[in-house]
Amino acid sequence: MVEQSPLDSVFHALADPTRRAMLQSLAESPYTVGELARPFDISLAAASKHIKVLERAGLVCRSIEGRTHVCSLDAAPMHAGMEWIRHYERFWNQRLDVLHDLLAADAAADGRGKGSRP
Amino acid sequence: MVEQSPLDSVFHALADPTRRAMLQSLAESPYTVGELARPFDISLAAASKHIKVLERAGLVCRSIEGRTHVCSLDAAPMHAGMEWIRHYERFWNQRLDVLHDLLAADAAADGRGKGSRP
DNA sequence: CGATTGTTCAACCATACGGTTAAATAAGCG
DNA sequence: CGCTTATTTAACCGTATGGTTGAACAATCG
Repeated sequence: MVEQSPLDSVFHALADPTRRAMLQSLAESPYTVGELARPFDISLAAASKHIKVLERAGLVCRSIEGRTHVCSLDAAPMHAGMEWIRHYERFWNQRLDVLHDLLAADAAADGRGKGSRP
Repeated sequence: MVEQSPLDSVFHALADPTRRAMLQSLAESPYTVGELARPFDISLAAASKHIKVLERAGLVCRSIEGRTHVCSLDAAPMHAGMEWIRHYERFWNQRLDVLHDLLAADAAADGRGKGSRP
């Protein structure tokens, strides 16, 4: 990937369930690489790669303490992602409105119509 | 990708700038495949693939009208993505608070200290 | 020092991605 | 019917992804 926009790397990082779960762990507290890897049935090397993807997206930063690498969450880059999505909020609200209208019309029809209420 | 969670496909769809731009076009109005492809320097086949990724994520739905395929936005699946991210909102707010505190402390130091104000 | 622990690096593998071109399909037009 | 237009499919290419294993590198411990 050429990764022009930071959104590219953020959304790409979030597109993997293992990485999302790692972020969820980090929301609780910082963890070492080993601790982050433990819940998953993957090798340490694989976990290391996932963490590197999260780092590249700026979602995780690492502080090397002795021989352990402590990873901590930096949610800031998610903000841009949320802002991007937020521009589309009106569309699903609109859709909910339509649904609401449909339900209302349905209820009205039920009330007026054959009276299927118990 | 095995694509277990809908979040996987949504975030994956959003991770590509071409696809995000397509969604932005569709926010304006529905467009045919050809119209969606035109702004980009890619083949129609490539555009078709992008649109299929968006469809798989449920972000675009297609109505075949004669020989043209009209694509329209369905932003609903973004909602889940935004909700997921929203759980981390407190972290960047917290970070902003820290920044705010730092700025405040700095300003106080400036006021008390060497008086660098003009 | 040597052994152990935590992590990365390197090589490799299978599959997916994003792109191409060329051919196939589908629908409107003369 | 044939020609054109709109789109997909198929085959392919180079690179990236997610995974493995085994070796290498650091740092701590005895």
